[in-house]
Order: sequence, then C-alpha cells, then structure tokens
Amino acid sequence: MALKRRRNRTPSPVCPLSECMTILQGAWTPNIIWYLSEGPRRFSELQSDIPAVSAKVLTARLRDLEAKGVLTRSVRATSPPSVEYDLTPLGRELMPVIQAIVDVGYRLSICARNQNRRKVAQAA
Amino acid sequence: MALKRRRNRTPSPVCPLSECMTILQGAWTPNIIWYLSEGPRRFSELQSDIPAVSAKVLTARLRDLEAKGVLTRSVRATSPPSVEYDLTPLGRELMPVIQAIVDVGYRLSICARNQNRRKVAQAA
DNA sequence: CAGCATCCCACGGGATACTG
DNA sequence: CAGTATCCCGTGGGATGCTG
Repeated sequence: MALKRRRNRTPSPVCPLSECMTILQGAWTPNIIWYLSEGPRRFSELQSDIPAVSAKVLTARLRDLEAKGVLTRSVRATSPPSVEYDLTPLGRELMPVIQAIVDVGYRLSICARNQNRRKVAQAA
Repeated sequence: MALKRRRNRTPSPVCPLSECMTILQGAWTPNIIWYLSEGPRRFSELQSDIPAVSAKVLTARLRDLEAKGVLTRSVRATSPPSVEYDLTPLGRELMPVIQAIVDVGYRLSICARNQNRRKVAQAA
C-alpha cells in the first residue's frame, strides 16, 4: 500500500463496509443460506436445491461460510458418507437481511422495468 | 439455454434469489449507497469518501445503480461541470439492509477471530 | 470536474474427469 | 456420497492517459 511498484496487485483495498459484504459474496451464497434456513441439509440435497451450481463452487462457498462461522459442517462416518450443513445462530441472523434484499430487489426490478417502458414510450 | 454446444458460455443461470442480490453487486456498491445516505453528493465527493475506488469503477457502479432505480444522476451545466447523485426512495430502503449486514458482519468477524484463536490454542 | 478509453490482471465460477 | 483436480473463460476492477 505504501509503495506501489508498477502494476501493484492491489491486495485488498476494501474498506470496512465492503468487508462486511464479503459474507454474502459469491453468486450462490444467499441461496445456500436460504435453503439451509429450513433446517440442516446434506451436500447432495443442496445440489438439487440449487441445480445450477457446480459441485466445485458449492464446496467452495460452504467452506467459506464455515470459516466465517455462518454454518457448521458435520461429517457422519457412515458407509455412504454423509455430511450435514447447518446454520449457526449467527448465520440464522442473516435471514432477515436476505429477505430484505429480496423484497427491495423485487420492487427495484419492477421499477427498472417501468422506467424502460417509459424510455421506450419517449423514444417513440 | 435449450441446446448447449460444448463449452457453453453459461449466459446467466441465476435463480431469482441471486438475481435480487445483483443490486448490491460490486465491491463498492454498499459504500456508495452508504455515503449517499447522508444526502446528495457529487462525483468528486464520493471519490474522496471512498479513496480506494477508481474513477472507472465508481462511474460504472453509479450507472448501474441509476439503471436499477437506486439513485438519480443530475447534471448541472455550470462552467465547472458538476454532477449530483442522490438516492431514490427505493434506494433509501436499502439502508436498513446494509446496516443489518454490517451488524451481523461485525459479529461474524469477531466470531471467526475467536475460532482462529481456539484453533491456535488446540494446535499448541 | 466528471468522465471515457485502453490495457491488463486476479478471481469467481462452469465443465469434465477422477477419488476415498 | 461428497468431494478434489484440472482447465478454461468472462468479468470486476486497478492504473494510466486523454477529453468536453
């Protein structure tokens, strides 16, 4: 940060506010939390909950969230191995946040649509 | 979407929930909204509010948010041109959301730190 | 002042194949 | 079942330089 040799790799400027947002970083993170809100779920269950996500990314996001204390990962050493993910109390506190985003997001998308319509009308 | 020729460019799988999150997409978006919450602000003011952001990105995010109806952009055709950005009512509704994320995020970071300490203790 | 334009890199994420 | 490994691409974003 002090000296920036050419083409600095910009390690992480990130002010405090952005840092907080990293909790919900990753396109699938909110969905994962959402589906876990109904109770603990196994890896494959999450995969069918969110079919579009790849195993790699699902693993990555789950590990991230685990490290952040949003959820817990418990391995059951059964013959077909099974792993269960569950929200921590703290993770559960994210629910209203996500819900709020969904709410406002929905109204914003409607608003944007209307504005587009208006623009089209003006253009005509 | 229907037929996927090899190496599909995966246009945008995005389930509804993720789509809502796109409002807050971009590392600097929450900060921009945050600093606008205290009232309308000019481009250069936002730049000094968030020194780490580049002009390019700031412009990009502002345009995005404008298109989404989160804020308005008003050009004042003065001799030193000045542009003011202001939150829309809808944009202002994002404030509690961001605040909530900050709150939970703060406690999560503390939690993570404690866990690290615990792990270090175990390792020792 | 408030931006575009250009270049270039890092990283998130998809696809596919393989493993304990 | 629940991943890991590899490869590859698109995009977000930083740096620098230029303009109305």
